[in-house]
Amino acid sequence: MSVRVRYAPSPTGSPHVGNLRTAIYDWLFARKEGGKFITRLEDTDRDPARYKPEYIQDIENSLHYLGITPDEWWVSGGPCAPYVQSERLELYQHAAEELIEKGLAYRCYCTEERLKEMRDRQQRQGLPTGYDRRCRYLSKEDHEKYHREGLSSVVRLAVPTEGQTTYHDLVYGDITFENKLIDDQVLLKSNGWPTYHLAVVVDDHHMGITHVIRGEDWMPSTPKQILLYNALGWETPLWVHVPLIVGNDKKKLSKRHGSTQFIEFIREGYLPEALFNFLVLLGWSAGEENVEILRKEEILQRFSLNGITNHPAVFDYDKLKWMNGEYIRSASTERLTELCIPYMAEARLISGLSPTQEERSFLQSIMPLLVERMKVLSEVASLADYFYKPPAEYDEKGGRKWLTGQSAREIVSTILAAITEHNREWTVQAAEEIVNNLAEAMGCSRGPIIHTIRISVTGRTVGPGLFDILAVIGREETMRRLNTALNGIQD
RNA sequence: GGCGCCAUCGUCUAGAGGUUAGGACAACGGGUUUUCAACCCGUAAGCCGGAGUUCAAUUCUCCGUGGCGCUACCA
Repeated sequence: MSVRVRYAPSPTGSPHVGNLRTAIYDWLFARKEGGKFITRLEDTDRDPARYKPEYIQDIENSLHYLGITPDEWWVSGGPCAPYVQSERLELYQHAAEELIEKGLAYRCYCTEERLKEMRDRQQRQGLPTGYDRRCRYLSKEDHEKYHREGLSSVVRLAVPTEGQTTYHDLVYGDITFENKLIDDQVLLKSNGWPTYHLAVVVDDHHMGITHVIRGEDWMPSTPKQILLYNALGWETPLWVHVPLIVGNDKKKLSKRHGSTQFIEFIREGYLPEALFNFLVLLGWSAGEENVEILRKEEILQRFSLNGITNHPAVFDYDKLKWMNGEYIRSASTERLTELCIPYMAEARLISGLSPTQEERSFLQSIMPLLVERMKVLSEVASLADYFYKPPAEYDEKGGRKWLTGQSAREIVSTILAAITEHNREWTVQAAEEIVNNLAEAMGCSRGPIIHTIRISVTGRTVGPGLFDILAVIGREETMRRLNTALNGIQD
């Protein structure tokens, strides 16, 4: 049977890097096995506080960005359409009815208050919490009576009260749970919508899912779903739980650790190949080879479920940054230029998202000077601004050191004079020549001259090679900026 | 509380019943450079604890400890 795996996000949040990592595993496994990668929207939670339709766009964008377009999903359809749970409600309701008829599920009329009271009491007494199954043993007459009275009800699974449920996990091995400890799970909510457990089982079955790949936090609910498969008389898929991604405090990754939503990383300027590479490596390793920088194709070649680790992985923002820097440095200037346009436009350094040809080629020409110290694309504007406009202010320490006092005044005016005298072509070599001659004439090393010019022209103490900068900025503008610096020198 | 999972440098990980326990990020030191970055070289840093099995265990088993997850009409 050919492999079918699914990524099943819920539009109750913008997709998390952890979710996307399992989506990547899904995609890799499907590609590796010549199977299908399916994506299904699990939108059965309609609480307006959580459900936000705009997250659907985030899901689509994230998948596209990573280049792992599903073979079947709500965007392009497929043989098992619809791929949105809210459009499949009858399926779940039928399944629930069928279970009630077979006596494997039952209507429960217990109120929210009673359930809460019960839980509180259990907690106080140090007992395991769970539904006490009162409605499971209601007489037929009572059921009919409540039904006539129009009491609102949910449908619960009648979980076996003895025995064990064991399953084989492809990552974790054999896992066993005592049935008597498993709650009579709600299958259908009182509004007629399914809970996750029912919907996921029904859909995975009807969509022919062969491997359920999901986060380790789902392990405790696996036996509940297996019991459901059994009750429905369906064959279970293979289970593949993958370790959690955690923050530096080892707790489930969340906002307080830093960015967690995939689209935040897109916005910050992480390249798709860096994100793909980094995420795959959080919980998977190529084994003995143990290499770090791997392109999608190289990963695909090596990928296997066997390489998935079974312990949580701390999300290391530093390492991601390093990796992104690696990919930035290996990207072509043309591509980088295109990718940086949005950030340049946002900083108003260029006219907009569709810059003129001149703007584009200028950006491209300075890109090589920027790329060495760029870790994320969003840094580009702050790295490049002095190529576009004079410094608004000088670095405080640098200004104090190089642009203060009588000697600074002398140095700047000497430099200015030398540049004024220069009347040949203005190039990187010419700039260097001027500085060399100046150093000789002044009987000092190039250092102080270079530092003084750098701070005057860029406002910074760090950056690309000075002569490259001067060549780009041009003779006139260099002189203008030196003049401004000269006039601003305090004693 | 109950149930489940997990445990190699700070972090991601490789590893085998006998290894100088390997690599990468980060850190630190040095080189290069006009600065920063990049690059090169180097340093430091680890098998949670206790029993058992074995000639030998960090590796296998058990117990402990610790961490995490789940325990909803959320997924």
